[in-house]
Amino acid sequence: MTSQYEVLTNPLGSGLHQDGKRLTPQRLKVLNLFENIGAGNHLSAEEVHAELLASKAKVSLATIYRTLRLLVQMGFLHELELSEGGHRYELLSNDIPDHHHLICIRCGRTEEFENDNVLEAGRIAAEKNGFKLIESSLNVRAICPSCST
Amino acid sequence: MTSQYEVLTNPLGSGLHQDGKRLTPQRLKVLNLFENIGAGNHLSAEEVHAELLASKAKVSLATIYRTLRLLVQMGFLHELELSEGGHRYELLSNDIPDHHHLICIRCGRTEEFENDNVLEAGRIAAEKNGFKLIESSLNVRAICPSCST
DNA sequence: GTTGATGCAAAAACTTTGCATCGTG
DNA sequence: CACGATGCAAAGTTTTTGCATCAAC
Repeated sequence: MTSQYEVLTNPLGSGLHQDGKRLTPQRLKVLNLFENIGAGNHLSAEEVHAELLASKAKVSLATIYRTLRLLVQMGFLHELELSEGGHRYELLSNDIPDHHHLICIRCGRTEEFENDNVLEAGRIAAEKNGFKLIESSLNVRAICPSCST
Repeated sequence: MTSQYEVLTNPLGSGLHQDGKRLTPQRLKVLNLFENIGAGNHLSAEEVHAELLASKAKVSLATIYRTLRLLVQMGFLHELELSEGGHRYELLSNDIPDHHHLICIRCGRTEEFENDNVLEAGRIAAEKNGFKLIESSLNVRAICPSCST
């Protein structure tokens, strides 16, 4: 859709090499997993670990934690704030439009949606403050039909 | 000192009694703390515990965890997952306008802003899906001037 | 009086870290 | 061939739970 994520262009080449960071098989595997699993999927560290083991890629849990933190700080992944029990992550990429979450505060059910006005608001806020935009996401907390009885 | 009591009785009285939930001194104390500490403050469970102990209110950590979860599910508190190491909570109230965060993914610096279009987007998304809206917050991830070198 | 809530302590879940070794750049 | 990254296991945090007791309704 858009190409607003300058930071993400040429990800593996320029991104992972900044600050003397190294491109390792483990990091590639984690990133590939997120790419293959698609947008809309929210994985915990434990799940990333399980997925990699299932695909015969042996990466330690400790490395996964270290890698997830790194990828978040580099802008490749987004740490979500919608679940109970542990953090979850999702891929950010040029190919995936920014999307937003409608979250039920009772059962945790989530629906995704897109909205250009929201993205525009994020763009403006970043620009006003001299920040370089990476991504915007709106969290709408609400109560779903099944929980509102 | 009388006013703070009134503020608390109203929401808890109507909210807490649904589903046979009970209004206990412990729950009042937790909500009271959030009321007094103000809107922009983000407390962890551990900090809530410490604050209550400091004010001579003895509430166990286990109860604080149970209470925080309850208050989130009832829409009185908002659970933030932006910080490393544990969840943080902030008060939601009609007196406080929904606000949004511009967050530097490198250093964590944040700027707050408001935007009516964003709130409208949240309202529409909730309505479309049959959810009952509680609150919307936009997180804009970006890189701040000092970190973009 | 019922039944939900609390406190305590133990357990579980989640995340980080020290250190020897490995491998990218 | 230096220095960042990894794996492992141990330690550190954070959160949940079982159970007896207590108290709100």
